[in-house]
Amino acid sequence: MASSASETDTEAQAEGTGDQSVSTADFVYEEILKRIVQGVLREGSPLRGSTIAAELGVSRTPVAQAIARLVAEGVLNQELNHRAIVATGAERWFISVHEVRILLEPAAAAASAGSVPAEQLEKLEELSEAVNLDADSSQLRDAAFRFDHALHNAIAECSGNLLLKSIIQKCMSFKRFAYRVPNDPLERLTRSHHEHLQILKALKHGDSEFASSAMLLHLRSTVSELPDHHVV
Amino acid sequence: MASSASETDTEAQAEGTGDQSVSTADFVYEEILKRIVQGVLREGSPLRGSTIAAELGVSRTPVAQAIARLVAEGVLNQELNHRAIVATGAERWFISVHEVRILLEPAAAAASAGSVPAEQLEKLEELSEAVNLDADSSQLRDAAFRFDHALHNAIAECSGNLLLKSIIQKCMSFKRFAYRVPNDPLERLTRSHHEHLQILKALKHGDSEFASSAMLLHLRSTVSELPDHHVV
DNA sequence: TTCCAATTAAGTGTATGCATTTTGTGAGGC
DNA sequence: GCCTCACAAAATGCATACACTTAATTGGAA
Repeated sequence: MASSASETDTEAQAEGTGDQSVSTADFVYEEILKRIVQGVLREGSPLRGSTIAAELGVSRTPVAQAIARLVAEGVLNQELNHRAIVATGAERWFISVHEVRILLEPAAAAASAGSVPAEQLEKLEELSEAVNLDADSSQLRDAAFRFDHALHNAIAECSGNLLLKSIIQKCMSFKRFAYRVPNDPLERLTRSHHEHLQILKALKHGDSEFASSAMLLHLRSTVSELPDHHVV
Repeated sequence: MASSASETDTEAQAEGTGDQSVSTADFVYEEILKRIVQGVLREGSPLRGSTIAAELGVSRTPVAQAIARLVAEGVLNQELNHRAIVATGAERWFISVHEVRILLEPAAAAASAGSVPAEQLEKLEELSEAVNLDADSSQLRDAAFRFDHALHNAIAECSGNLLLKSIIQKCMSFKRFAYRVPNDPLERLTRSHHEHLQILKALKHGDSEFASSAMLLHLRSTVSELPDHHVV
């Protein structure tokens, strides 16, 4: 069971997330997803909850919750045997996410145009101004990341569609994993920021069509951020 | 525990689902969702897991799993207090689902055109022929329902996008709830079946564009099945 | 009377234990 | 030699128990 030799790091629940407010189930959820997209767990691999619990040094209860969530999201398939296996194509998860975003977010932006409360718009502009292109790389990336998330999440929020909102926000939450790429060209950040500003402007002016196009352009030009460029 | 006085019906876990293979967590999941879309649980209502467990006569473990899944799907929001509340707009859940389907399924159909294995196509045609328009209403509806599910799920399956697949299949699973409307005009069933046949033909011929248009038409014309016609 | 604080009640999250199902293995028969 | 059946090992799901957090109520003081 837990007598395996090479999991000294995985037990470090506290340092892994950094955030102490997340539950153990959240930690397990992220850990499993990380292993899948990193290729440690290949597609078709059966997932034994007790083993994972032992490896991570937690009980089986939060592991079961995490697996249930991953099954609900489609990353894992649950056979009739009640055993969860990694779904085929799970390591291309990020690509799937981005393709779905291309299908959904333009419509969400169109629906949100003009519907974003003034207070939220103000906050978004504040965040956009915080993206100081002269700041040092670390601060810049941090500010851009925050603005990015706030903008897309606000669009999801104001789309008026509950499922749309939750899907988009979940897609955004996955970006946290993809943000491991250290070779983030400054130029791309600048361009992306410019596109975000265009979208924000369209939201403010209530121009649905422009919001939709700007969002589509933004998402299509961000495709190259992904490891594989296999987008429809 | 289940000593409360007024829940003689809710304890009937076996009869509620009819299917004995589903887990307790699945049962609780459906029960909560049913209460939300039926308006028993209104938006903003806090969801006390222990109360639900007592009402349903099950332990808190499967309830926690069901709540985790509903939170992941966006039907429930989890506050920082770790208390789950019904998300705003949850009673319009079916409308949200249909709107998202309109955004996703045409693209999925286009991606699936020509990619559906011959074996699966055969099975779909078998199911389509089982929809005998001369049969009695009950059998007809049953066959149409099966063909409907099989077709849409096959498209989801063959889209090559894992997230797309899981979202569409989840949307289809929600149709089970909506199938309570008894006043299902036969004419609509016939039209819907015709549209399905068109889609199937496009899939077989590998005509992406036609598949996409046919799917869009199908979904738009099915809008009126919904209780409220508030589709974008 | 009103406000603040402390104690009490309720609820959530996680760990553990038990019953059931499933899988893997080995012996026996064809 | 191969297949089948049976038994054992393991894993899953659910229930209960415990620790901790959060909300509520009651008490006292201003």
